[in-house]
Amino acid sequence: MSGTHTDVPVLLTADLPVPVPRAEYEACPVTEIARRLGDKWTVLILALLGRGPHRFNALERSIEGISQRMLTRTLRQLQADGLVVRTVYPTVPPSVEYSLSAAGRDLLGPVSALAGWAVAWSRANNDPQRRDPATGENAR
Amino acid sequence: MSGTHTDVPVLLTADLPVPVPRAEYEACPVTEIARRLGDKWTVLILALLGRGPHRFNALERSIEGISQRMLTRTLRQLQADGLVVRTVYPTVPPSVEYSLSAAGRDLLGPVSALAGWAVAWSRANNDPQRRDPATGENAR
DNA sequence: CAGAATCCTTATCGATACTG
DNA sequence: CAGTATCGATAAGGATTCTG
Repeated sequence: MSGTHTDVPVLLTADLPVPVPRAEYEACPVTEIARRLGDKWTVLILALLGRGPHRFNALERSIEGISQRMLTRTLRQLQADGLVVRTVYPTVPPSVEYSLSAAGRDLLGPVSALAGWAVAWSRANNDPQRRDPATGENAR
Repeated sequence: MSGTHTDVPVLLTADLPVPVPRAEYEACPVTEIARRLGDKWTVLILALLGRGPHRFNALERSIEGISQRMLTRTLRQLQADGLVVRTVYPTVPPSVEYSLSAAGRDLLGPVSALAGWAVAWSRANNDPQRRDPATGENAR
């Protein structure tokens, strides 16, 4: 309804109003997706599904240490976000297949770009050659 | 020291071992950076600093509703991550300037790519035309 | 096989008060 | 001006048990 060229707040646009109103950052889709990617299992599950569809137990066996609860919750969240498709085959016993949606596949592009940056960043942070503590020194 | 072409686990590489060992996802730099970008204030602060250096109080005034505690904590985290540089000018009263490091500026690239995807995703999720509940139906 | 339900522990975040 | 310290509320994650 408002006449800007995008009605979704992204924080990175040039026309971000300052002071930044709550609505702008509380609804920021970048923060939203980062929040999901930043939880313990989402990136891993996306990576596995990126190789092809998996059944529930296949995912469970593929991830060392995940609990049923967290696998279920993460898959349900991904499904609600429209990134993963859940298909039930009414066999006995039932079999459920999870696969990436089109949006989920598209997401792997930007995530891979972020991964490139993250690997370099991780190297810089762990390279003792150029290490600068920055926060340390909190001697008590 | 180990001889693979990358010694950092990224989960998205083709040679991800299955079952995925804990070490692979617990140290995944993509999840790490997403975790930070996904907290409540980081993307917003990066966006503001992307426009130029800011002093502490300037940031506080620019963000409606942030507490001193969270502003301090978020800046300290960014500094520890090497994304933000903190410069103290020993005037009276003291003045402290925050700005993006080279790594911080580089990060804005991949984040903008993710933002492009996120805006489209957000539209799809809120478009009533193609809305599919997916999780709803939890009637009690 | 693919989960749902329950309980518990641990982070994250916010409000408030105080300080070199 | 630019923080620190303390407290309480809420959310995320894990272990365990049970089921159509």
